[in-house]
Amino acid sequence: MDVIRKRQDFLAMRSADKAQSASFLMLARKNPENGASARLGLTVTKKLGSAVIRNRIRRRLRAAAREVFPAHARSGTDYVLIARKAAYDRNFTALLDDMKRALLRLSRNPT
RNA sequence: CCAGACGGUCGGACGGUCGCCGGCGGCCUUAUGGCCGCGGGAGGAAAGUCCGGGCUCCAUGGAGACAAGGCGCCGGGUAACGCCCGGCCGGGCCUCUUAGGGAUAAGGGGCCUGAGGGAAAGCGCCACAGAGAAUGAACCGCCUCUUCACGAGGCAAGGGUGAAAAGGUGCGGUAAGAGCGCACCGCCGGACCAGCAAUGGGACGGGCAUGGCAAGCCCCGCCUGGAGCAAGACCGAAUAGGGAUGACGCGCCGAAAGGCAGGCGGGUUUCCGCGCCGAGUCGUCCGGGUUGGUUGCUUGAGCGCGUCAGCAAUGGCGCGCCUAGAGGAAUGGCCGUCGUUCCGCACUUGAUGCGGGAUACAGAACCCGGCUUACAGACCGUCUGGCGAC
Repeated sequence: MDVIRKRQDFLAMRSADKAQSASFLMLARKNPENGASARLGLTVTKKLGSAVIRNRIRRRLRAAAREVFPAHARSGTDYVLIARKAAYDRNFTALLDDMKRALLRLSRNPT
């Protein structure tokens, strides 16, 4: 899975579609420069806790995306997850369900 | 055995499954890259960014003065330090010995602790209370004189205030008192002795107006250029600026080269020295910072063991080892088993079973040496107290 690294790509997500869930806010935007695969970016703010907590949230969201994205994400699309506090200790299967539902909702009404 | 203080060490283990980031080897590929195999992948504080360095770039070279900031008993250790070790002195607690009926005093030991140079250079401050908070003060007092006194004079023992009141106790002395005199204790100076030194001892001398605060200014001694890996180097799209060159032109001298006046360059400044500019306009050519990529980037004041020197911090020597290098940021996600510990209930009161809880603080960002702060639990050592056994 490719990763969004450049600041410009993150700033471009301001015009993206949004989907809320208990553990995160998902943004999705079709990127013409992007190739066949879907790309993932994570935003974990300092508001959520110390470095240890933020790292764990990042890893859980990345692990969940690795399971869900191949089947449900649309190719040629940039996704950004803005983490919420619940992502730290939410049951993992529930986290997977959150992500599936958000992806389905975003693919139903494309930009 | 239990509790406390201080110091030190450690700070979960194993398996399954799915992944991530470097390294090495092999194969494929024009190349970016892909696949396979082997091996590595967070901490004692990685944290706070408070000191000290390495490294890198920038700055005008040398000498001096000033400013600003920091440090401050002595000796040693160290690349260096505001750190560490040892010692000295002061303070606190405990304990022992001697003297004593006791209060207590003198001496010794242990543990903890101190921004610990200078207050008879100067300035300043010392709240409240109190008469008075410092170039010897007088409220209540005490004493003398006067017929008496609210008057004049003497005194600083007693009372009172305060964090602190001008050496303490006793005897003598006196109108009352006072180092006024004496004894002991304390204080100041101190030949000389011991020690590398801080400092300790101290013959002898002095009645002894040397209150405290320097984390208020200050004085003395020592130290210090600035910025930081987003440093810096290399490769490199577009647009401003830069360099070379030609023409015209230029404060003074000169045909020109150049020189001079003048300007700029240091935290401030003096002297000497140095560098740059010393007009600009137009044309032509060259080159090129920022996004991005590569590098810096991990072999280092390195770690482990042994040995020698040293009270120790630490150092010397020998052997062995290579131990994370990310970059919107890898070092993990999920599941299970066990350990450690606490609580409850059973009974075969234990090296038992069952159930439940807890398992911390915290995530490398150029690299080292320290300090500080956070921390579930476990272990070791020293000291102190309590209980028990001999």
